[in-house]
Amino acid sequence: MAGSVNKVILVGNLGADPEIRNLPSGGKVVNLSVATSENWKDKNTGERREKTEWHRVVIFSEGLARVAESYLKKGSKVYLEGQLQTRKWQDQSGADKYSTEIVLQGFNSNLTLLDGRGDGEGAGAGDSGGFRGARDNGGNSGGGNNNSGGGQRPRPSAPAFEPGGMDDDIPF
Amino acid sequence: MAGSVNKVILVGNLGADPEIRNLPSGGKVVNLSVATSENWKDKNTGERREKTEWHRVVIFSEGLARVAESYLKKGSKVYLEGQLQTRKWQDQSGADKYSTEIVLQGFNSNLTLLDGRGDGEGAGAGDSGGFRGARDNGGNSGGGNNNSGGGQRPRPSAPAFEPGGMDDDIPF
Amino acid sequence: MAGSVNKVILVGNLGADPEIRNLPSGGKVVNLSVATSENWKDKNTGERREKTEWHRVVIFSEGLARVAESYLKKGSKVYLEGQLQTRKWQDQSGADKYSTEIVLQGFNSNLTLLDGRGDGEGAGAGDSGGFRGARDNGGNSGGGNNNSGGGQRPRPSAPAFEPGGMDDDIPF
Amino acid sequence: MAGSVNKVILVGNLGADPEIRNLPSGGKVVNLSVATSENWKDKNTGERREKTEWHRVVIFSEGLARVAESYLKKGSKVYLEGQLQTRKWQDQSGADKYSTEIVLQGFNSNLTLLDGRGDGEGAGAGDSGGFRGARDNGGNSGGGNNNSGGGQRPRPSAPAFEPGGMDDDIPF
DNA sequence: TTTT
DNA sequence: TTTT
Repeated sequence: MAGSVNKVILVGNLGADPEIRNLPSGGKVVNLSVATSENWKDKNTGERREKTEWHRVVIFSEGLARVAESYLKKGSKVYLEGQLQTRKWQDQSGADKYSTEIVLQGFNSNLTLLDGRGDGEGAGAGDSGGFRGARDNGGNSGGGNNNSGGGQRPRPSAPAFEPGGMDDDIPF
Repeated sequence: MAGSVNKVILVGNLGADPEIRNLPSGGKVVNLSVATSENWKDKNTGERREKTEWHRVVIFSEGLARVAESYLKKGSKVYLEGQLQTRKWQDQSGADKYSTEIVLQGFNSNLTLLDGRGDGEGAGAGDSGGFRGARDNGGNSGGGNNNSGGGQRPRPSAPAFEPGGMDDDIPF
Repeated sequence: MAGSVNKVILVGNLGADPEIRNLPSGGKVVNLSVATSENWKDKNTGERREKTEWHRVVIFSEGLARVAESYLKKGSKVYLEGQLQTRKWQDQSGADKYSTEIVLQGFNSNLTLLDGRGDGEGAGAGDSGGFRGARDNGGNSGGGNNNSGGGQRPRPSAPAFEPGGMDDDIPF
Repeated sequence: MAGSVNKVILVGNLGADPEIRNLPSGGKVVNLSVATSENWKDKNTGERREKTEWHRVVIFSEGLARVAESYLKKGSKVYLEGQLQTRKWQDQSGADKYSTEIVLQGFNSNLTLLDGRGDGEGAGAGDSGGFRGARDNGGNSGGGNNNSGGGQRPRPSAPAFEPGGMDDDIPF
């Protein structure tokens, strides 16, 4: 289709440490559970209410995955940009399940830590020392080995994301 | 939580006419099915590939619901802003299901037709005459009486900025 | 024009305390100076470089102006959404000048404090107690009486979605 | 600074054909003039009003520049994402001038044509045949020759953008 | 002028 | 199910 846009922007906090999975291919996928909440005062009762929304975030971008692994932890506040993607899978009983995730992959993905500093002064020895935001440069940032020639934008063969890392018949 | 943001921005096409549901309360809820797609050339095979993502959009805002009902139809291209929300429900067998939707409701929601012209075909005569984008004003658009003086949007003295370089038959 | 969008999203720090101007009309306008910066390593020299961009933000929305006045100060980190606007003015010599600003006014504006907590230090006693983000409701937030029934934001039956995986002492 | 975001999202129409400038370095820079407009009904007078805002867009990204050159023309409707940047320059009299532009360069830039089709059925013979959106992959998309080793993110030495292409003491 |  |  000529001209479509699929963009999610979140500012929220991690509900847990990042989950890192190493792929057979050598790659790395990071899952985040991010909470956003809203506060409002009920117009009728006058009481203050809060509603929290949990978002499952999947980082395929190597560069951003490394950043997440190195600098994010439970409670971290992040700004992120990704795309909505709904994935179909089967639970143990073979029933179809759908899970909607925010995918950080390729262009127009972004992940920025909004907390203090990465993980403190001495963190991140070496060159990339100190996290100060990161952007994907096409799935291959960082000198990583993407093997097999690329497939720069969408992932070549939609690597399966096996649910089960959290309760297994909850969408994430 | 102090400071969170939950925003989705889509530009896509409706896969079907809007579904309108009238609530017992007299309100109205509109559901849209919006497609976004990506095209890329496989780096390995060189073949062109396309992937379409379908998004379920739910409009609670009265003003935007009316706009959707009046101006959108199967095939329409729209720009929209809303929030991600995952809803839990039970299927006939009582099994828990989760559904993630893009909710247009209250502040920071937006719905803009990108197709031809909204005011075409005689629609929307009179006051709201001609759809040219719509924004929610807090769940109260439509019947609400906000009448309290003051041009609402642009600031009173909003100085025109006219570079003058533009020919006058530009279609906007 | 049918269908246009003009949106700026910034996450940055205030370079100075907010400047408040009281209008003859009784209204209030707040100006912010917001810095965003980028860091990168020069590919040629290998040295680390930084570039800071300063943004002039003008808040016409009453509700957001009050928030800015109450909770923001030099150094505060904010998330904000507004619109680009270029204003023409004359300097003392009568020469034309143009100034581009990010205007927070009316719909689709947002201002959220990303620092510590808004409600700290005793600020914001009473009803609006505790800043936890704010959105414009159409130029009428604050003094307006919108009282017409209905919890405004989340839909009535907004089902809680609690994956349960989260420890309960998470700071959000 | 840890964690800042500088993002502009526009949907608007080109007021003129793209201006292409070839740089001594062999690169290419494209300038767009994009109009966004708002319509509203004055709360006091009841009359319908419209305000158009003109945006100067500068495309440094090679890939997006090529796209703009090939598919955009006066009247085209586009979706674009870029960054705000204010540039200082001197007019003929040596007076300081400032110009704020939306820069498409490097990561997190996007340019998507929302009009019908690229430039018609048979356009764009060969591989990239038919414009269907484009994203920057870091300043070097397209196999272009960026010479001199790169400088991937911000431009190494802020290539001067000589005003004058339009009236010369208007900021764009 | 901020922030790291 | 859209669109190109």
